[in-house]
Amino acid sequence: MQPYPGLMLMSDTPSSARASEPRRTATGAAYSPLYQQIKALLLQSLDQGEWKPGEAIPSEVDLAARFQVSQGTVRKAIDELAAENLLLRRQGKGTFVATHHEAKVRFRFLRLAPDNPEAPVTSGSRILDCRRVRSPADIAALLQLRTGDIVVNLRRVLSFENVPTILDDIWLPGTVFKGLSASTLARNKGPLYAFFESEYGVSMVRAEEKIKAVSATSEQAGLLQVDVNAPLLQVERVSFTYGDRPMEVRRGLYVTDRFHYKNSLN
Amino acid sequence: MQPYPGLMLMSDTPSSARASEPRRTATGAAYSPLYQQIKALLLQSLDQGEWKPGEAIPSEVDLAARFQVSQGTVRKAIDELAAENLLLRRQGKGTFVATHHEAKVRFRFLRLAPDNPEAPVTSGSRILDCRRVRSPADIAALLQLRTGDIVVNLRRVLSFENVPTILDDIWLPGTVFKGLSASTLARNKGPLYAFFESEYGVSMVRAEEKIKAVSATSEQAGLLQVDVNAPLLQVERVSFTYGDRPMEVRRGLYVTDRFHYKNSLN
DNA sequence: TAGTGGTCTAGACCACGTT
DNA sequence: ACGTGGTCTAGACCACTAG
Repeated sequence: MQPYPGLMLMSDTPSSARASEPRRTATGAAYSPLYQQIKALLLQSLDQGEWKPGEAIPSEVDLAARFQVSQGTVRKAIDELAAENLLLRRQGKGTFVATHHEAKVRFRFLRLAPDNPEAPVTSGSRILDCRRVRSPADIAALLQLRTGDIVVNLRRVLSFENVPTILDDIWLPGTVFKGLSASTLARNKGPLYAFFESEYGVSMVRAEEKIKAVSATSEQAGLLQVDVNAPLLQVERVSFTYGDRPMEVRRGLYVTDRFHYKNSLN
Repeated sequence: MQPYPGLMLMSDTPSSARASEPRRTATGAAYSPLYQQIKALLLQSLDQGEWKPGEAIPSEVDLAARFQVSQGTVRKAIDELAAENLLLRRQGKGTFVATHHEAKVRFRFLRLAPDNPEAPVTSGSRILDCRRVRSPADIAALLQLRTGDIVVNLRRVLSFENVPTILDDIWLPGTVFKGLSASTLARNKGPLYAFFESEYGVSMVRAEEKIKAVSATSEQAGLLQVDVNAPLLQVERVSFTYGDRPMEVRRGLYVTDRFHYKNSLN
């Protein structure tokens, strides 16, 4: 059996190689360890939808055979992807593509937690509007689009225990989220990211947030049922799919009266 | 050479073992994989100060010989400690105990970043007061002390570019931080956690934060030079040393006018 | 040149889940 | 009984750092 095309080992240094022309790996990157090359190939398969969220990927021995490397090398590649929460290992069952369709993963990206954790939290979403508009400059920059490109702007209020708590202003690239409208959203029950996964094949994999304290404007105060100038947590999030491609900008205003934003440092 | 006392392998199941009496490992925990047992032993050595912050720990082969396991098993234990930022690997040099004495680690626990990152940030600390007092109930609970136990209460203002930006209210267990006073603190230049490391042998290893938006009281407004009722980010942090022992409670109020709290989700 | 961590392999066996 | 991921070992070799 011939080796997997493009893979190369550190020790594979053909005598014809010149230092001025660094070798390239299967995915076009400059040299990296074999397990990193395997990781990049797995990432590519995930991005291309070869294995869909919730599905199992091939077993380690199968992948080792496919890439013509040892099981330990595949294992190390999968280990890293599992550490980044792109894959989920389950002993005895297999390795699965991470998905937002799971109660336990519901709060993977929502870091707001009740101050008194014993209360069972019921939640609801109310769509304020959903329009296709030309992108303002700041949003375009964050989504790596051009100013004026079509984006979907979605606004909603999330309530916990029937108390309005989060006011979201969401921006999505219009070319990716084609049919998205208030009516399609109305049919959705679960988390928005799960909806994006099944309806548009977009998997949110990582996000970065910038947090400030602000005062509620009168419009915001009305929607969140708080006093004008009440302190609110402003959370600006950029979410990324595979390959660090930005796919969502979200500006959230959180009422932190009975909730707090939870974070771990290490 | 005899095996390291207390270590046991999954396969070491003496025929006399009864299911009702689970075996114990070297550190007293119930059964766990060998590399986890090694990790616990390394943690114990770190906690006891066998290797101090900034120092190198023994090489992998030395540790493998010491514990009578393969290098790969030691490696996996060290890998986890490095992933948790307790150890730092440097190829060709060795593995080092993490320390807060380093410019690059200065912002490991401070997640406040300037909105315009190009500006070089100068910082300064002003101690408001440092007193030994009896612990209020909430602080005692977080520090796992009894209400009324002696704690050190330290208040300070941090400025960036000479603009007051953070008002900190810090609580420390009095039995650990014995000589701490405003005068000893005055001699300290660098980060507080580096000071705690060298002066009291306390290494902060992990922290949890709860964040809310609040309105400035008149006292807070005066100290931070903002308007009364200005929105502030309230950050309540509990920091832990080795073994998840809480060693500090810190209530910070951040002015997020030109700064933001930065976070990554994955 | 010697010592350190980093990569890669091959094989044995264990724990878990399903059939 | 079988297939999955998880642990553990032993050995070879590479890359980096230092004397």
